[in-house]
Amino acid sequence: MTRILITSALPYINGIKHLGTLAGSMLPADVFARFQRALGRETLYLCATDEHGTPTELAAAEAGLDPATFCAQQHDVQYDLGRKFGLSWDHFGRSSSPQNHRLTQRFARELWEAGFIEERVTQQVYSNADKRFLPDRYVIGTCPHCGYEAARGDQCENCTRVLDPADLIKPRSAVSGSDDIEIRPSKHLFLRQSLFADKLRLWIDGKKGDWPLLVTSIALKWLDEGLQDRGITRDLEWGVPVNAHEWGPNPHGGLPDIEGLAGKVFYVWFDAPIEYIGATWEWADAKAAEEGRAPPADAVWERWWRGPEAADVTYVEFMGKDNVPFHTVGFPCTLIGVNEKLEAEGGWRPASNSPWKLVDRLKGFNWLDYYGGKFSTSQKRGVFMDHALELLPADYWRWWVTANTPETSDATFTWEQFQAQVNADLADVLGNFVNRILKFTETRFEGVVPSGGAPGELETKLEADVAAKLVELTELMEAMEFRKSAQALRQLWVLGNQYLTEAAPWTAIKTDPARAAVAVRYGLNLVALFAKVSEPFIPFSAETIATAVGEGFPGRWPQPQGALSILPEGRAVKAPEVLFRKVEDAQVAEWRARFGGPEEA
RNA sequence: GGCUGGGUAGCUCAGAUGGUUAGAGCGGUGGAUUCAUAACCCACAGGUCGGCGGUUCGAUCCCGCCCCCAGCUACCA
Repeated sequence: MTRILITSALPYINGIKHLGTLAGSMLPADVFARFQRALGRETLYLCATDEHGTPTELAAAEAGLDPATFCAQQHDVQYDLGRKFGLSWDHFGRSSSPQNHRLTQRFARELWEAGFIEERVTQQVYSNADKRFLPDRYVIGTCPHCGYEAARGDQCENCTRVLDPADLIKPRSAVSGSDDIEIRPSKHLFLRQSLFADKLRLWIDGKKGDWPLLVTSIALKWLDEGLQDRGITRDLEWGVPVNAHEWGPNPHGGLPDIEGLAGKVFYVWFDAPIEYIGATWEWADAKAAEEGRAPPADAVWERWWRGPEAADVTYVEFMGKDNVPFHTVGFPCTLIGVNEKLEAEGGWRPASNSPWKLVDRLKGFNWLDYYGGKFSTSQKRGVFMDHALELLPADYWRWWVTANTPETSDATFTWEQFQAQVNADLADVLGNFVNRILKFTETRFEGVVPSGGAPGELETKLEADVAAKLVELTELMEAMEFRKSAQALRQLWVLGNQYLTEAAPWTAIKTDPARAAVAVRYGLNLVALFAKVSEPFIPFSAETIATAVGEGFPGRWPQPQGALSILPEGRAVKAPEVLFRKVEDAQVAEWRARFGGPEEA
């Protein structure tokens, strides 16, 4: 039996996410997870908050909180919103969890002892006023090339040139504005990614045609430009502490500079991907705690991650394009390095010394824009998860975002498109279909699935059409083609309306009640089918629809054969309240004014 | 600047490993229908496939140059 491990890129802890974050990782991952579960496959869908880094410390300070308290609060907010959007995480962890601390420190030690980490002294900008080291982009000053006065230390936004903080004229802190800054030497650890360039290229080349072009192109771009070693530590307070005192000698007999590394933490992009594994450990611990058991043995969660137990696991990652380098280069280097260390110690020994699994299928997405521009927290442009749910139920958003997933290029959200599409697809096509057939059943067939009559040509054609579309939809879902899957699902819904129009039970009932009974029975079975196949996309509505025809929820993904022989004759059914109320013009006008429309030229 | 992705109908997007009429949804127009949320169903109209040049019997697709949008460029995450 195939097991499916799914992770979506970890949302950063700092602030409530917008629709683009949903579109670019969390929602497609959820749609896929729900689909896999419906197929009956053992599925583990994990996510977590990504909590470390400079922006967290600054946001916490601004909120007047210490980072730990700030992150705990924000994690709960994000968890709550995710659940309200129907995200069916098996666990929503935290990169700051004790489990992730242990894993991150363990991996770092193994990489050091294998010789894959080395120490370097780097020059860092320190702000005396802020009492902290500043990342390059948190230093601003005048661009030496174009004279722009608010150039960042990594790049000038005005002339787009790449900069070094030392290039800036009149440099100052972006945090406090203070010019009391200095450059200090600081010892840091570097992951020797360059050693793995050939292996990575071989691995990525093998994924061509399987992974999206976007993903392999970005990965190869990094390799083509020459893979550099990467700093994996930072001078910050909040993070996973560098545990150099626990490390043994590297292959050259060298021991780490414990003093020089004191007070450092790992770089957020070193520990965040490890949290995919950490979240699995958290999941196992949480499950045990829930059932009143002691924390389980490592083997319980390692079976998802380490061979040979994980040989039947297909690991699928979802992320926006900004995350791709870290998942195709950084994290794989970590795991390959650790695996090589373990191998050198005498080969894989199951459960105690076996290799960590690398991603099998990596689905990367482009951006979802807002009227062709960026969603912006500071400018209050765009739709964020909390506001979205105040306006409309989650399924409206889930449907639109999935149907417009930015797969091959950036996509754009506009209120006008959103309104047109959800009204047409959800209210007019699906909602109205469910309503019309159930209302008719109530008025003319006493609210039960009617018996009698024999299927004719129309029904034969319908069954063939539905089976073909169902096969298409299933294949598209397996292929993680979300836009096309939504299109296929919509076409399936349309088949219902087409059939009803042709079968016209409201006409047949006047002369041939048995014929009308057949049409109504098929119509009701379509409703039952729609509940099953719509569940990954619009789970809340799908449950309402399933309940209306007396079906359990969630159901199994249907087979093409017998897809319209779900309901027993004589079963009572009941039309639900209006499934999807239409979005009104007045609402669109109001929301556009509130959340921003097209930017003035 | 370099690199990566994109530029296709009024809008949002598919697609074509080079070959008769380039597709879908929305929006528009017309028709049909009255079970249903003024819904559904059918049909029609709309495209120099970013520009210029090249290769070819044939280019929207391949090659070259150029323009535009977005991203990355390793200390934002």
